[in-house]
Amino acid sequence: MRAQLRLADQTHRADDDARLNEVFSALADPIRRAILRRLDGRDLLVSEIAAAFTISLQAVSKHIQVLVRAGLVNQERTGRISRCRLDAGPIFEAAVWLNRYSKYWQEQFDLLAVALEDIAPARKRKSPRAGRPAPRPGGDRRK
Amino acid sequence: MRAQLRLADQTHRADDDARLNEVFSALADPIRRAILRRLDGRDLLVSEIAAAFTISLQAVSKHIQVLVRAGLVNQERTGRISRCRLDAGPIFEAAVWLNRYSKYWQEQFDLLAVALEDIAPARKRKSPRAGRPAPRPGGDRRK
DNA sequence: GCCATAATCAACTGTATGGTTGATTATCAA
DNA sequence: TTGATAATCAACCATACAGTTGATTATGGC
Repeated sequence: MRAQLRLADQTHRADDDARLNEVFSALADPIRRAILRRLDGRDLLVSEIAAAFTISLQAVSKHIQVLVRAGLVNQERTGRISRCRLDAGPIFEAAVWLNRYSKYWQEQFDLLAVALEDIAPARKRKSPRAGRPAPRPGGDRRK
Repeated sequence: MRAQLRLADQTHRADDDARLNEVFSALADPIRRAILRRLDGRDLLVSEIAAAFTISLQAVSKHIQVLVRAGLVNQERTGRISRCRLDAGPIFEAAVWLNRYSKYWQEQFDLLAVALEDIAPARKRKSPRAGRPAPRPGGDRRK
């Protein structure tokens, strides 16, 4: 949760920019958003995801690849099956961007962050989600 | 800030879906994000915005039209000039979506909201931003 | 080994998008 | 009235993208 403490950081890396392109354009498709929704809380196989849609399995596979490239989904292949897992880290980065560029929302968000700092200093640091590693806002960047 | 209190609302309208398509795909372009950044805090003419970029004014005008269609920018034309103003409402809707579908971040967000409710009940209600009406999470929807 | 299954790869199609240049509209100033 | 300016419209081009169908790879069960 360190990123929450750096909300006022206005540095602008070209790296982040490229990542934001991928994340926002990944989120711009309703099918991909539906895939993310289905992956929330449980991991699924490609075929399990595809069963929910009318388009071909190949098309769904391509959508998943887009989500993987954006860092929103991790795919772990064991044998012939490929298990898909949500990674909320880049989404948090996107949310930070949304809140950062707008002074109004930044004020609100900063205020909220300070409030959390004050009344719940213990909870904000450790093991926020059971059974799954906490999403790392800047981590797992490949290439 | 009422929308923050309804984060757990899982209703899914096709209307919102179309809006999210437009908002996220508008945000997926680095030039459009740069335009929004420049519009944060001050209104600008199309030509003033275009001066900051190397692409043609026509291209910038098209980018602005995309932002207008997504509801992120309001354009008020007086005479031959056209003043562009940021509207953060749809961005808040997008942020809500980002936080809603992920249980983890929803927990964090709800916790923050409760914290705000507890320690700053007065500040959260009035005049959050000087010189400009506060963005309305659901408001200003045209058509 | 044999075959069904899970998933990706490959090639192709139609459409959307981002950019260009050139023309057009409308307004302001002289 | 004439001309410069602000902005959009229009046509065009290249590329990217979402979808299809068909082939391929690799694994698991019998």
